[in-house]
Amino acid sequence: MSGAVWYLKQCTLFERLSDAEAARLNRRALARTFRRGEVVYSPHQPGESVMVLASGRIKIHDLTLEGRETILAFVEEGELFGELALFDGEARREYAEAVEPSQVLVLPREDLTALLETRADLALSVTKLIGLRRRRIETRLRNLLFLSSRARTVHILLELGETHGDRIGSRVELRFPLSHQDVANLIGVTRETVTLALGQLQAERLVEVNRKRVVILDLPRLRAEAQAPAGAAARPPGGRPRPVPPAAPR
Amino acid sequence: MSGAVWYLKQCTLFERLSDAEAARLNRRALARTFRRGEVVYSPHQPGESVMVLASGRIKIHDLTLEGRETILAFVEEGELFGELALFDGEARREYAEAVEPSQVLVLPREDLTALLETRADLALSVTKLIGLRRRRIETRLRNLLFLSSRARTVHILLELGETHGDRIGSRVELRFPLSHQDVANLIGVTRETVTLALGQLQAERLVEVNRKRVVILDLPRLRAEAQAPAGAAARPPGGRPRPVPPAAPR
DNA sequence: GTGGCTCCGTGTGCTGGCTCACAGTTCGCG
DNA sequence: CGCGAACTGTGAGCCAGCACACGGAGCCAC
Repeated sequence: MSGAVWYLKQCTLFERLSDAEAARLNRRALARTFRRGEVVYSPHQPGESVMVLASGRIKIHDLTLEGRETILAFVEEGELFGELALFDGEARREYAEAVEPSQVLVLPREDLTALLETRADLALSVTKLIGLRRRRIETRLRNLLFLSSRARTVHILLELGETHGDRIGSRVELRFPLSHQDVANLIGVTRETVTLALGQLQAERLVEVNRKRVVILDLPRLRAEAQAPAGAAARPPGGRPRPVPPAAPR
Repeated sequence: MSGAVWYLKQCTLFERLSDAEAARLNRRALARTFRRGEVVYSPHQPGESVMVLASGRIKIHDLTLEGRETILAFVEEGELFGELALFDGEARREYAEAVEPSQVLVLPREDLTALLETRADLALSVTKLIGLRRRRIETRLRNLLFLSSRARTVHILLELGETHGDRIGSRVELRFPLSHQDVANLIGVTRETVTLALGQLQAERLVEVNRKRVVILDLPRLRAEAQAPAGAAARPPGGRPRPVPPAAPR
């Protein structure tokens, strides 16, 4: 109980709740634990609740019948997820899966909407959150349409660095392990292609990847690389200055 | 004045405003008109306002330096747009361009947030709107990652049919003209590829495209086509039953 | 009506990234 | 402490969709 109240307030969204409000919401909440690999929710389930991750890590993703996967996002402790259920009971469209042992606080949709009706400031914060995530998706879409696999790799590393990295000087270390396959599923290319791209980037001393441990070595230079229309250094004089194209399935 | 109030209430979001609220908001609003091709807002401008389209049609899109375009959405009369400015003053990331002569009501961000603070029900509606559009983008992302150019063409036609089409029996007519290039920019392929795909679909009597006039002839069949893992009819026995891959840039 | 413009159709290469197929390496775990 | 599973690296061949390059057809404006 009091433990769950604690979790609620961990989430920056709810830290401004009064004790009474928190307790009230909490009374209706359900705490669940998941083991690595377990599914928190999946498509076609009605979205009857919104979740807060108390501990662990969650992957929001999507699967085709053929087994191809797209990762939409990773969720870290204290973050809200499954929030699109808020405004309608519509079915989920994606999976949420625990990639580490996780504790999740399940908030029934009605109770949360009721709360938001009375606390317009919170409603605005939630809107802000949904909007931020929408921006991120829009950026991913753009990148997918416009950039080569290499450039997309660079961009996703920068994004992950910002949202899930710890910065130390010009270095950024990702807080959790990330396989080549994960990167591939984030940017929509095959694992082999990622291996290649990361290999290059490593050779250029922009990043360091060691068995799922990813470190951006030189953030400014990597950022510059992301801006560059094609690529500056180490380009054979006769090289093509063209942009480049996207990826494909299975 | 009273004209603008009228526009405000045209927008379903605001139809529930009291006359006093509408008038108050309206006093702070600015009505602007744009000619075909004029830019309503563009990237790097601070997002200091949210807009309502009173009349005309707007294209929300994005351009690279090299001139490649992605269309994110079309806006029709009565719809809200530029709404991501709501929660922070962050710069815009995309263009809004009038594709027909248009009248736009410009609502300063502060006034709208102030209103939403007092009307929690409206705040929830706005959240809902942003969330719906986010879902749409997520679907586009999925399609881009998983589907062939043909399948993506089918999907975009279905989406446009739902959001901007008039249904008559099993037919759906798009309310505005749409060139092959437009479709290409919506799904991230070249114009030639779209010509090909639409040609096929036309040969199969699923759609009819006549000089920017797009009509879905048989909605149920087109839907079935969208579901189909590969494609049912008219497939050479030796044909490959595989999925298929995406597109590429300029 | 004739010049110009935007749109549509088609054909001919070319290539980035995919598929398939292994080999080596590290890690968790019984 | 050894074995299987998951992860990383590399290579050969293939193909969907791109780039480029026209030809013709509706459309407006003068």
